[in-house]
Amino acid sequence: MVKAVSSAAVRRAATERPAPVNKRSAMLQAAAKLFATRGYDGTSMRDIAELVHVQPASLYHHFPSKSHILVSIFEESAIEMVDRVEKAVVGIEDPWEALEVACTAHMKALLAGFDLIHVVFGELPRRHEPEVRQKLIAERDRYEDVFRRLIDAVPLRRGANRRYMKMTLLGAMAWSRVWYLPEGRDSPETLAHNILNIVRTGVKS
Amino acid sequence: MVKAVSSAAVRRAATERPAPVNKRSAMLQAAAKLFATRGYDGTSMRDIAELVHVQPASLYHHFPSKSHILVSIFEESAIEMVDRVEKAVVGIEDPWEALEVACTAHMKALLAGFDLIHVVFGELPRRHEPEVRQKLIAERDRYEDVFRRLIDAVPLRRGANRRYMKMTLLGAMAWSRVWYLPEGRDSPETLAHNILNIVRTGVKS
DNA sequence: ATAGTTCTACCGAACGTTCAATAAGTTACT
DNA sequence: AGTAACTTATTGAACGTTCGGTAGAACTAT
Repeated sequence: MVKAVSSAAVRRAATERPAPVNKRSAMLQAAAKLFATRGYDGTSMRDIAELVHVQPASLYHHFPSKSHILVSIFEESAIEMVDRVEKAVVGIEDPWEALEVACTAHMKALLAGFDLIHVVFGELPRRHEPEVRQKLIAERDRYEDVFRRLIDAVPLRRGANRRYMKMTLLGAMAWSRVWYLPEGRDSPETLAHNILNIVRTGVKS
Repeated sequence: MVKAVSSAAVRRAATERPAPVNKRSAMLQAAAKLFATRGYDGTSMRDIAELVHVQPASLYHHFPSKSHILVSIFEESAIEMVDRVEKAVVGIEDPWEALEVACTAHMKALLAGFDLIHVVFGELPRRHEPEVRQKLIAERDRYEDVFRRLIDAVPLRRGANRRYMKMTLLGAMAWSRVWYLPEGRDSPETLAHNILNIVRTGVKS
């Protein structure tokens, strides 16, 4: 890859900013932003190209098709989020505290403008062709597994169903993106804390 | 197509089922089914027309545009669901029991093939034009209000936040449609009962 | 006859995608 | 070091298809 006195390296050093060697990631970023707000079907290749200041045909040099862009977003998103959550919980022993930290990381990513993750929770894999669907589900599962492990580590009282708890917790968090208002009073942290608290201790008098 | 001595009337009497005097509702039903599975943008007017065995142009006699079909689905769906839930809770005094009955009615409608409701929880109003968006949100709010009233009637322990509880409960139920498998072991009733139970009493040891 | 519906036929625009051409950088050979 | 060969990134123009929507003729029932 890197070669000696390549003029690319010189320019890179000179201009400070690493220069977009990877236009691919810029394309992914733009696509994610559009998919997140207008949906997959509501976004055209021309829309994406325009946002990256590139001709539509250029997208096909980096991705074989539109659906491959979506799959790539899912892949990168899963990797990134698993990384975030796992970094956040490292060194925490108390399983409830670890779970809360993970939930906070999740909510921050979901509500504070991380477009890639937004796509993962906005697109229904059901709607895509089997081959694509399979990949989308696989990536989302990989992400969910992180939470599954954390939830498995938490002590429940007798009779409590761990599976339903997982569904309730992840569902409540995922759905928050539907009604969340960025300018509202709730921070992602507050939301994570309160949702988890309800699942943990209930609300009954 | 149909000829002679009103063979339509004959067929209507013979087939037991009242026959679609209102093709409008058949169109709404078909549109809902398609919107629910392929999304609004993923469904064409031609798709809808084909499912009703009608030419695409005929749709425009009953609806002025595609988006009006979506809005109509939201309207009818809200009316229908508010009706279902309110009928289900009538006569029940215990507020927790009333809430559970409402949740069950909700889950049944959401998971057991009531297409109209599926659309309401599948479409993000965000993605539509302001005028449409406003109507969609209004209808969903009308639906949520039923639950808000039921939740307001329930006694909480000191310090519990009613607002977060509502978000958690409705979110967990709404998200269930993402992972629900009709052929799985969970009935909508079981799901409703367990989710509500977690919110009510928590899971902590 | 008239009013209510559904039909055939078509429109301009936008869709995902393809393709030959080009410019610029990298490697290989002398 | 100089040049030819190859690779990579991007372009503009166009492909066939499908989109939401329209105009007006034709059918149905009173």
